[in-house]
Order: sequence, then C-alpha cells, then structure tokens
Amino acid sequence: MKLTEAKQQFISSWGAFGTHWGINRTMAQIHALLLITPDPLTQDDIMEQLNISRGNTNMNIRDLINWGLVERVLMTGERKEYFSAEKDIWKVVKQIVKERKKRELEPMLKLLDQLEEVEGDKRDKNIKSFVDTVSSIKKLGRQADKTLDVMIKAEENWFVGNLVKLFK
Amino acid sequence: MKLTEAKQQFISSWGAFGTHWGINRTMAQIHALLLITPDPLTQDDIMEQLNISRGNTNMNIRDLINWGLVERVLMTGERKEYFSAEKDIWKVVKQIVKERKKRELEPMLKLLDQLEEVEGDKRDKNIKSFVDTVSSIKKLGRQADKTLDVMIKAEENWFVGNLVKLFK
DNA sequence: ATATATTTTCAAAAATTTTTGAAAGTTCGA
DNA sequence: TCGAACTTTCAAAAATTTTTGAAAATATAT
Repeated sequence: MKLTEAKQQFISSWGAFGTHWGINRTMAQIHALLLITPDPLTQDDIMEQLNISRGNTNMNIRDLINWGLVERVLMTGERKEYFSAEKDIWKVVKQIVKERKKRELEPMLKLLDQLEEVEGDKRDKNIKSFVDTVSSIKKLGRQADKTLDVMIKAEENWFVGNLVKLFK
Repeated sequence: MKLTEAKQQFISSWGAFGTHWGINRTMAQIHALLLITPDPLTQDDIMEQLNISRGNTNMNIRDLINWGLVERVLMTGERKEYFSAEKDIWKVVKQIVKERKKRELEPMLKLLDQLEEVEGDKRDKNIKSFVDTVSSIKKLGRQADKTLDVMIKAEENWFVGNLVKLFK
C-alpha cells in the first residue's frame, strides 16, 4: 500500500472510530491527520487535505485544543498559525481519559449521590430496586474514578510492565 | 426527592450519558428503565413510561438484546413478551467492554497491521512519522486488548480488591 | 381454519448534528 | 492609521440519525 492511500485509510477509519465514541467525524479526522504529519500544519493545509470548509476546520481545531490534544505553534517569521498534535499516544490516551472523567464520570457520580437519597420506605420493592441499582453503579463508578486517577499519573512503562504482570 | 422524580432523572441522565458514548438516547433510556424496575416489562409498558412509539421501542429492545444487556422473559400463561435487564452492574460493564472490544478495538488492530506495511523508504520523514504513529497506537491497542481480556474474566472482587491495592 | 393478539419492518417525517461560507473581527506591518 | 492577512463567528443549508406509525408478518387460542 502506498503512503497516500494508507494515510487516507487511517484518517477515514479514525474518523469512523470517533463516531462510536461521541466524537464527530471531522474532529477525529483532523486529529488523525495531525498525528501522522511530522510537521505542523496551517488551517489551509488541513482544509485542503480533508476537503472541508474554513469554519468547520476552525471550530474543530478549537475543540481539539480544548481537549488538550492539539496545540498552536508559532513559526518564527510566519504570520499564519500552525497546529500540531501530541504524538506520544500514551499521553494522548491519558489526556482523553482525564477530560472524559472530568466531563462525564464526575458529574454522573454527583447525580447518583443525589438520587440515592430518594424519599420513602426502603422495604418498598420499587424503592429498593432503584436504590440498589444507583448504589451499585455509584460504587463501581467511584472505583473507576480512583483507578483512572492513578492511571493518569502513571508512566507508560508502568502500565505496560506492572499491570500486565499482575494480569498473568 | 420522590421516587418518580428520581427515576425520571436517572433515565434522562443515563440517556444523555449514552450519547457521549455513541449510543442513542432511547436505547440508553430503555436500559435505564429496565435497570431500575424490579419486574420485567412489556413493550407497551416501556412505550408508555418513556413516551415513545412501538417501532422505536421494538428496534431498541432488539439492539439491547444484541448487546447482551436485556433478555426476553416468558411469563407463564401470558402471551406478551416481557423484558428484563441484567442487574449486576459489574456484569453489565464486562458485557459492554466485551462487545466494544469485538466491534471496535479488534477491527482497528487489524487495520493497523495492514497500514504498518506501507511501502517506501523508512528514512523518509513522512513515512517514518506515519509508521511510528501507527505502530505506537497498535502497541497500546494490543496491550489494552489483553488487559480487557483479563478484566472480562475477572470477578468484581478482584477488580475492587487487587487492582486497587496495586494502585496505592 | 379463523379471528385476534402481538411483534416486526421500513418508508417517510421529524429531530438533531454537522457543515458551509460570507461577514465580522482581529492582528500586525508599513 | 490604514489595509492586507488571517481568524472567528454564526445563521442557514445539508447531511445524518432517530422516530413514527401503519402495514405486514407471525403466533396463539378457540
């Protein structure tokens, strides 16, 4: 397979992949493009390579920056802004985990705390079933939260080494 | 908070939560409803409680069954089909992990294998950057794949106990 | 076998999300 | 201060996803 074709494949699969994770196709594609491009790219480069409009490009780059996955790069003597993606995949994964934890897991745990305090007789079958479900989700959620905290701080070696040993 | 309100909140948040994970709102809501309802429900019960059409209900129940999260229950002497969700959250999580691994992670790893074999001189900066990215994603992906395999087989106690100790 | 209850399908409609592109805003050198 | 280069915004259009509901298919009781 030729490089051009391989790149194309990677970008398009990464985009499709993203949609299974609540990330829009274009955002994932821009990320993919920046991941496999050694040098920083401008908005125009990205627009051209992915065939998307200026506005779309701009918005999705902004999102990627908010996610901490892409950064603006200033080239000396150049007026245009350049963009480049973090290439260390372990760092990328940790960053995504960190953000999703903050955006999704933590608010969910907060809500579950409230729901657990539902009024009424705990012997009522309906109340019991509700509280049991909420409690067990909360318990697992808290556990996951702690586990992810450690993961976020860990080095890749730690993950690949220790954890895997444990699993044997 | 009253039970009715708490249930409503849970269902609607679970639905919103689902959309961040590429799952449609209704499917997540039906799942939530079945999780907190002690007895199995019929299609009509679900339609009524969530205010959705018959077709929509039917399709999403089918999806939930395909995901292995809901099962048909036959009530003796009843003609209608009833549905009930697995209530053990650890089992639910494992089932979801298992399915997503099969549907997403494994095909992605297969693709990366192919992409890694791109033609050309590895000293070319563009080829090198591409191959490096693909390889490192593959490496981490394979690791995750193995780790998830162990997790799928594990008991909840193992997760809550051993893993957490390791993390301290 | 027929009538009735129940489930499934799927084309069209509705809702939602994404994309576009032109206008407004900003930055910066001369 | 002006004007060109560049970036950002956002209402409208396009694309995509989800939902509806009525018709078709299937199952069951009599």
